Amino acid sequence: MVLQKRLDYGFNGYQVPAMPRATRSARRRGTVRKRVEENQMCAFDLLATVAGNLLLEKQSTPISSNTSNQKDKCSIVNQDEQDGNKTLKVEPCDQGSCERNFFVSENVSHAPNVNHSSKESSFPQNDDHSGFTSIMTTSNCSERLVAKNSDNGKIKNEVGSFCSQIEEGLSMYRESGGCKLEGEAKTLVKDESNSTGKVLIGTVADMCSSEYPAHFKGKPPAMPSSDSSPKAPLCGDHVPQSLLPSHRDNVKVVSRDDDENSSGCTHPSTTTRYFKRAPRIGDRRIRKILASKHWKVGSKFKDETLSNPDGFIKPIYRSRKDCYKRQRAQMNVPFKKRKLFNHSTVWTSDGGTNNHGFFNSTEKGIGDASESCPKLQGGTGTSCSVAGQHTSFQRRDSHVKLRIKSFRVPELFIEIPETATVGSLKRTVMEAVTAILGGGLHIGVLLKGNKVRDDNITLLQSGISHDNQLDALGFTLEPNPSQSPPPLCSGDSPHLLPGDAPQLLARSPPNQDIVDHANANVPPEPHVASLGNLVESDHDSAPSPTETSVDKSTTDSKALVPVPAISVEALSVVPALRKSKRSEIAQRRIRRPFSVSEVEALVQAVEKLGTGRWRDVKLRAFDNAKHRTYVDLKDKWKTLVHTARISPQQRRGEPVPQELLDRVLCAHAYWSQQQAKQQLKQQPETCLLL
DNA sequence: TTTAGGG
DNA sequence: CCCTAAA
Repeated sequence: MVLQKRLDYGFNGYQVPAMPRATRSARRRGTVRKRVEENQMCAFDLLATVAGNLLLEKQSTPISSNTSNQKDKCSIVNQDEQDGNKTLKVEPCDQGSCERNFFVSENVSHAPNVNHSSKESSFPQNDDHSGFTSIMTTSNCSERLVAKNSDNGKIKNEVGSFCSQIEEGLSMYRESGGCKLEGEAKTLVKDESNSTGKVLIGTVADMCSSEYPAHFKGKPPAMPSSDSSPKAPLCGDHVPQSLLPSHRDNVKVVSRDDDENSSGCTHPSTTTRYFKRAPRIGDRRIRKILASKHWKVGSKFKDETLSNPDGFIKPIYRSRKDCYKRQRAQMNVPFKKRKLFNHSTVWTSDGGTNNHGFFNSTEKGIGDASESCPKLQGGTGTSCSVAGQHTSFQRRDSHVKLRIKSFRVPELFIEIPETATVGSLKRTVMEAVTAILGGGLHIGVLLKGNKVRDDNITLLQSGISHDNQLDALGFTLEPNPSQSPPPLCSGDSPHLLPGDAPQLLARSPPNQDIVDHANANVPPEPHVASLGNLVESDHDSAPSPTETSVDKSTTDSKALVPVPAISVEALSVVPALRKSKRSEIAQRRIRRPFSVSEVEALVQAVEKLGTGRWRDVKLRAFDNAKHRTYVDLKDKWKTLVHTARISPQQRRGEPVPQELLDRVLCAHAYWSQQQAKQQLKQQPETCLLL
């Protein structure tokens, strides 16, 4: 079934006072603060500011708050171990029972297991739980996230108290130029209604993410940099997990690359990846698709759709298939894209010309976030209820103050087998959402329903500072282009890398990104370009040509930005070119460096299972990370061993904690020895036989 | 399909 | 990461 829904996320953080923060983040990035003060802040700065806050809020909270609890957590952890990990074995929470796990994790897992205090930890000799223990921590976040209705009171500072308002419906579909999306959408729907298993989800509340254990000592998927923080030492080597459930949210939200990591954002992805998915077949079959109309615009697809008015299913199926194939094949990422992608990895903050840089800069800011991050308002969990608030601007001292109450998340398309459990559905949705959020968002600014594309004009120039315009201001969350390379095939799904939701396909019609409804003036479904950005890769320098696919249907859109023509053109042209260029050649998979958490998971699994059982390792520790094959894990282990043997100076990439490397060597030595023993045993036998 | 290794 | 031989 394909589920469509929209989620509204409420961000508490955007209170009026937020402005100062923004300024800070801007400073961090080296943006000229003065400009802001003088009301000279350009649109780009504004965007960056908003994005920065978003990230900050999401990530910082957890990091900063743990200190006091760390000890406690540790002790708790121990306790858990003693008590019996079995209880905790959250292993697969296939069934809807996830909630249970959830709780478990909540109570117990205040402290993520800090399992291995030392080498001894998870070797085979130790009992089995070790492995699982560490896996235990589940994120409660989902619950929280969605808790909007259930317990608002509880939610504090969560960035995203996600509201699960799901809007079904095709209402979202919009026509954009020659985009076939609409057609497709319809098709899907029909398909669903007819076909057996498709279900429309109404609300997702309590998504259970328990299945995804936040692995490892909770290193918060935070920034690597944070790891080194002084706090870490508290619990053994591990960074304390913040783990208060509430914090978890943050973590999760951030994760982006599950899919990986691919995204330039390293951290975010971590979270997602580790989710352990229940080994259910059904789950595996879940396909999430993030598709943008743009892609669809491609040639082939279009034709097909057109030609088969009747065969709803067929066209779709096919496209999906292709998508999968593609994914499997590692998505074809045009070189340019790749470049961008890589680029994004680097913290760049260029004038804001390109989104990537922007995004990155924002992320970078996260590090300081803990300190600078403002505490969200006291605490109440506001959640979605807030949605619909107005962004209010006040003009004071030439500063523009705004408050963003919520962002709308673009619709997500989810395909999941009928036999899948509710829990898996929840997880799936969570992954989709996480992928989007974690994938690196990019903020769009709407003024009176029109997208403000020029990042360099000042607020003053754009009219944003004018009181009369304030009401018409809107923000949109858009997938970060750098993160999701445009797939070649028309039906393709972009990768949301962030986490591991390699297969998540969120379909967000260009117009529907996540929009801040706050402004009454801005129609809820204005035009916003979202994924369109993907195409944009070709035009980096340009603010975002494609990005703007505006919804023709929308009333407002017609006004200022003549996007349709452009977007259509871009869409149709780009895909074609790519296609011709890349044809069918299997693309090399995108490089997805292992995060520290992943390494940790790998090490732990290998410690327990040994070096010759990669499939088991995969199942055990990376079952959820579809992009990590057992071969990948084996290769990674190989490199880890190598890395551990060379001098720190010679190592490259994200530094792997020495502690882990030590464990690698240990485990490697241990298993090598085991292997040798085995052989010795066998040899005598053979000799005897001979 | 998995392992194991070289590239 | 890819490619493959071998199991």
